[in-house]
Amino acid sequence: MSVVQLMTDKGVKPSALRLQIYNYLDRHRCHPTVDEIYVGLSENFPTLSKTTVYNTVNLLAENAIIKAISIEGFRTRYDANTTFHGHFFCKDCQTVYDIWNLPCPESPGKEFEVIDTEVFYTGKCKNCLKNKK
Amino acid sequence: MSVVQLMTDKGVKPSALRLQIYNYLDRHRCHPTVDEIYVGLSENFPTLSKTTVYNTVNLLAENAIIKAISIEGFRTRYDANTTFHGHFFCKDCQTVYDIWNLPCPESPGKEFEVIDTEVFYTGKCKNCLKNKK
DNA sequence: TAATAAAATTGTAATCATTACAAATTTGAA
DNA sequence: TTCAAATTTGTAATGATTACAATTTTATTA
Repeated sequence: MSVVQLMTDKGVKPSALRLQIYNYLDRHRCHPTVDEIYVGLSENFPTLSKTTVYNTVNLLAENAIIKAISIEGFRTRYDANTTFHGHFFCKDCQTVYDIWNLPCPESPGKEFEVIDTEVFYTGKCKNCLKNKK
Repeated sequence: MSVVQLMTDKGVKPSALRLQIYNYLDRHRCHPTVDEIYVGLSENFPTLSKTTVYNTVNLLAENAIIKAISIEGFRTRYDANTTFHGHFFCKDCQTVYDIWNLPCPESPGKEFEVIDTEVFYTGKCKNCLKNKK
């Protein structure tokens, strides 16, 4: 399904700017921060405001069009891929890796209505372990 | 093993204040924030500084004596229970529930050296769903 | 098409968790 | 006791995020 259709179904008007921000995330699967989105799009959209980026990613995340990833604690990253997968955060290079082929954790029980499930790993990636030797 | 022993083994000197902060977390299993720890202990320790609470929880978390839980994104909560378990965050009442009897997710693969694994659920708890009707 | 209302975007100022850093205090060894 | 190292503290700075009001754009109606 197209993003335009997806947004329309959720009652989110697919404005040019919203599509630009979504497409940025779709093209950059490295889980960009708000600042990275802002800097990346500012080249072509000089009038872009960082507040708009915040507004937009919040709106898209609330409507499950993108996913917010708060694996770092102090800032939020965003992911256009909403299919379940885990994330690994390397403490050295700050990279967030996708972890695929991971079964989604079982339900926490009928006491809870789950909106989102996340599996986060933190540690060190092979590259950083190698470079330290 | 006692906390004193645990700290000593990790090279963290078990000062009175550090034990107080650890014990606060041990007595309050609701995943307190730095501010909650600070306010809770200030009654008995008027000279306590919030910076010390930050320093201490960082030190204890780095040494795996406690666990940092950044399920909310904008602030960190702390947990004296380091045995693996999941967490559920209710968007309405802001409560963080422990989810037990959950198998620890499998390893992300040999490309990664894992220091910590977390399973986070967000959604709404039964209480909040009931109250809204 | 012009007028108008609603929605989207923007910029600035405020908020709040956290850290930086230097001063003060406490602890431990000689 | 004396001195050095570690701990604790207070204040100021940082940085992500939000509040909010103003501006611009879009859609609707006359």
